[in-house]
Amino acid sequence: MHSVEGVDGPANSASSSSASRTSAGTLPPDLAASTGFLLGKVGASVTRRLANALSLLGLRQKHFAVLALLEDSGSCAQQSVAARLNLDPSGLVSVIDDLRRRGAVERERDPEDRRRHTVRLTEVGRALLAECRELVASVDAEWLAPLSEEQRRQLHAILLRLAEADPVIPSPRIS
Amino acid sequence: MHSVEGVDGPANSASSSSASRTSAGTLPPDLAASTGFLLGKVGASVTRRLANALSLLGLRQKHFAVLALLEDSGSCAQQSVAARLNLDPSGLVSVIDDLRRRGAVERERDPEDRRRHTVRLTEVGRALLAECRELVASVDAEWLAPLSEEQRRQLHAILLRLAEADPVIPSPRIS
DNA sequence: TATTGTTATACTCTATAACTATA
DNA sequence: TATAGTTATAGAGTATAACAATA
Repeated sequence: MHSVEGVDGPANSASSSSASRTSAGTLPPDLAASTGFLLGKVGASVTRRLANALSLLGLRQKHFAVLALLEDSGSCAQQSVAARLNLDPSGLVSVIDDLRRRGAVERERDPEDRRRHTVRLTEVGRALLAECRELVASVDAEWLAPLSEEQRRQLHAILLRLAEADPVIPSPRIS
Repeated sequence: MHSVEGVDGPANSASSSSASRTSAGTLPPDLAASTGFLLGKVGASVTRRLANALSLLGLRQKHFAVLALLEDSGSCAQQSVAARLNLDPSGLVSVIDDLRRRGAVERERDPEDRRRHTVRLTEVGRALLAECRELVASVDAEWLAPLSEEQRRQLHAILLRLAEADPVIPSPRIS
């Protein structure tokens, strides 16, 4: 018994009568029983899809996040961008460099405190953000397809709740 | 505005009326609007918690997964373990080595095909798995706390559905 | 020649910390 | 001395490919 994989024979579009052997169906009970384990797996998969889609624009999630933040809150010192997105200031540098190279953001020194670099979204950046938004929405639509309308609403509400309660643990290892 | 973190003050159990500013509350609308983005973030956070908990046993998720699989399906050739868990055979080696060093699994050559190494769970491994299970359950209970009983059921059902539909995209880059 | 398991290599991502320029 | 930003370095994690033993 070597090949359980129909590989590319997806003839049966059937959902899941009994033991349909889509790869995930083989998860041992202990793993399928843990909501956290499942969430981690599905989350990683979705993140991969998102990354893949954004790569079409030559961007990664961080770029999207920065663009979205800047549109939301206008000009920002780099430090506060990092703080609000819970990511390392050092890691932010290359992201902003990338965006600047594409003309998506502009950077100027803050006259009041010349140590600060204020970052601002340009029109190009706004347009780029719009592209991202569209792309992300289409990715969401794709992987959410197996769910009912109601389930999608439930999931979104649940995730908002969880994100809200989470200290977000950006990178510093926990306890 | 440095501290937006109410940290553990989840006083308002309200769903999402306006702009409650727990760290995640600062997420720009575009990000909070994407279920995928949220799922990725929350998934990463949970994965971190899980990893942190399992590290108390000196294990990682992969170890847990292998133990769970072996209990579920008995002896297995390494290759089929890798296949069923959708992970790289080469990456599996060190995991099984670790488990073997702790006496959690035993490995013998398959007499019928001496290329195969059959892996089997020991009593020690069964006990270790039980510890993992308990640990994982407690982590789940912790981060699921903000949700109602019904929401937890909803989330689990939704994740199972999504995992089922996902080709699981283990590592090979998509498309 | 194909397959199982293993080892070794390279690549990505991220975290730490060292450095500069301002204050 | 402390802070904003930057650069450089090291580490974990993972994927690829080369390898040995067996079929």
